[in-house]
Amino acid sequence: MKGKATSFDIAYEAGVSQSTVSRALRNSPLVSEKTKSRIKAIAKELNYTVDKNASSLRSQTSTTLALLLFEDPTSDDSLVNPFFLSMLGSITRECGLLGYDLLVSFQELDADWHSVFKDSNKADGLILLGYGNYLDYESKLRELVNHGTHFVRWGAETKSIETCSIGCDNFHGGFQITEHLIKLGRKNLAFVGLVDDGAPEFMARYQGFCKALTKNGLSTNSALQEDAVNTEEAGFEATLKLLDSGKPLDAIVVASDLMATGVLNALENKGLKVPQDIAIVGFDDIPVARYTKPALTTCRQDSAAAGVLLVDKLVELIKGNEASSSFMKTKLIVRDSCGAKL
Amino acid sequence: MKGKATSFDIAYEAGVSQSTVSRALRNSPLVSEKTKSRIKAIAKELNYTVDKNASSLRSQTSTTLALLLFEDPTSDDSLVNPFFLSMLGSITRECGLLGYDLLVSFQELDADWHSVFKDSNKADGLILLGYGNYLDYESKLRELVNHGTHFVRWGAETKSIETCSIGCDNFHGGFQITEHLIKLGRKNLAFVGLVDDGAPEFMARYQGFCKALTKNGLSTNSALQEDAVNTEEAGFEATLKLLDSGKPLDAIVVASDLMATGVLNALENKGLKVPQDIAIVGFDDIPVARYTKPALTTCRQDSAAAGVLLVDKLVELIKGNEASSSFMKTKLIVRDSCGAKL
DNA sequence: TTCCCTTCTGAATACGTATGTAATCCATTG
DNA sequence: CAATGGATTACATACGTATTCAGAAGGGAA
Repeated sequence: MKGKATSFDIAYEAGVSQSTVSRALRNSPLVSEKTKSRIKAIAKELNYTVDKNASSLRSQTSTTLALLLFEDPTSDDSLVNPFFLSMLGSITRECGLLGYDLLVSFQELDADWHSVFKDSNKADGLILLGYGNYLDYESKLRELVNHGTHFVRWGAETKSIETCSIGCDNFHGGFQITEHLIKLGRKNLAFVGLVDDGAPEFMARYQGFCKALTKNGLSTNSALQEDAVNTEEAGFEATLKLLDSGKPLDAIVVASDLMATGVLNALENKGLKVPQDIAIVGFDDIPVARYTKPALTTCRQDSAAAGVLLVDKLVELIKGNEASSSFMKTKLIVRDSCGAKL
Repeated sequence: MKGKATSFDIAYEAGVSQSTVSRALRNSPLVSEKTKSRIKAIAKELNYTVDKNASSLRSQTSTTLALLLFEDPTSDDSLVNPFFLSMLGSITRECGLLGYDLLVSFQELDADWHSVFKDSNKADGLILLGYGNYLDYESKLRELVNHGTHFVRWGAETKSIETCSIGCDNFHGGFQITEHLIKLGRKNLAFVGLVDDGAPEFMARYQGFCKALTKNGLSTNSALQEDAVNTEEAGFEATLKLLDSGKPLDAIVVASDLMATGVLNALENKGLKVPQDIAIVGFDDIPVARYTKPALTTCRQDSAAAGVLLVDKLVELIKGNEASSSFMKTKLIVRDSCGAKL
């Protein structure tokens, strides 16, 4: 036998036709159990594996999902947002469980990724992961919808299109961590993170922050908010600006753990004690959150559950079923940076 | 136009044959520039994309690489070794740069992953990532070699087969961090990590550790070594055992940062100060290493460079060229846990 | 027996592309 | 003018599988 075995080789060995082999291996009820087991035995003996390309071409379905990771445009070239990275594990595993292959690729938000996967039949569906500029983004999502491409997204609900999104309740999460600080007696709270239409997740967290303030009789002092993109450095810089303003400040709500690490560094550089002088809370519960000094109080998004959900919903869509958006509750993780344990 | 555009549609529009379209889009010199540009324009207009499956089937090449991640059999279900995760970024990027798709999948070391990708034509080559039990592993590698499957591995060189491996100089790294501790005046050093034929990377680090001891006139006291699999918990447990032994101890060389986080926790639980009472060094420089308390002195493996190298070498192999193994120098990263900054 | 019905198998074809081989065109040359 | 040859293009086929349709074999009922 030269080269790899094909279904014809098995057919020859078994003395049947290629079509019978194909049916037998796919467990078609049209084939008798006897011939099925005979064919399967021969297939095993010949180390036969179905040719993925031929199979996909013929059946027009690839049993492959594509995971598109959008990088923060500002981030270091070698860095992947740790929060998304932690989702990768459960996505991969769930794909395996459901019999799908997973294609992973990084994409620039502004590239024409939306057209690449449309007709190439590389994948049956797309998982979109990443925060991004939603203005341009939504128009691309619309193209996908128009084209009938199946996809699911991590993130906030889109305003103008109905898509299947998995996310967490960012508003409630923002509220949760902020009220936690207030109940610990903090009165002068600041928010670090991009407050902008293009970043709805952060926006929602900010709105939760504001809600907690007003509900507890604190004024929403607009000066105590500092924009920052989602990197450690931006958190660092934003903190310096806050401190420079000279306004009273005893707590900072940071819109992501990644930024929060930068915030902690900045405060340490300035000789301020966390949480004694200033309390800090983050968002995401990325792996490093347990290890910062002090350990970061944060708002956990269950990334493992999210990954599973993304895959499951996408597969439902591919099967032609409905799949609704779903937003998970966040969980307050109390560690040392908020001062609760003082 | 119903459904997706095919090369026949373009051919019809352009008034040429399908073969000319195929050649034009692949920039064959057989097609005149004039028709080429005409065809390309039409292709663009029709939003044409080459069907991946048909193309791969015909050309018997998928321009896809498969990344196989082997989990530590003991690890938490949802956890991926952070060191390998950090390699993923550069692997993905390099694949994109070279025009390859990347298929990612988790595999149990003892499953028959080696046969799944062989003949299915899912991928042109394999990247194997993970520490593992090398006894069983090597026999599977041999099967791959016999079958002519292209693959590269991260890890130590294999003893019985010649494969293209990318790794770091674990022996030198182990030597480096150990001598660093000795030069800081530590005399009673322990090693935490699996010392076993099945884990050659850790074994090499241990041998480097021993070499540093003997070179500096310290005896290799075999009692001061404690096996531990590559998890935080195992590092924790191993440390308790070391302390229970009651032997003098002022420094621990931990074979991975992941374990080292557990070691630090254990010492803190026991009320021991790092680095004053006991100095710690780790290995890998995973992201959390900067954030532990105290920040972990460790031995950096350049995971980004490794990822690029893995992809490049694999592509060379696929092209039919030779690709040699390559072992990178490690770099000592001095932080606070070793006591150099006291 | 005949006829039909069930159960299984085979022949033929399509999926969409890439490529070896043959054909055409056009200009040049002896 | 015929022949040659270079430059393009067209034709035909193969990649390996999944599925439609048609056919064969066997059994039971009338």
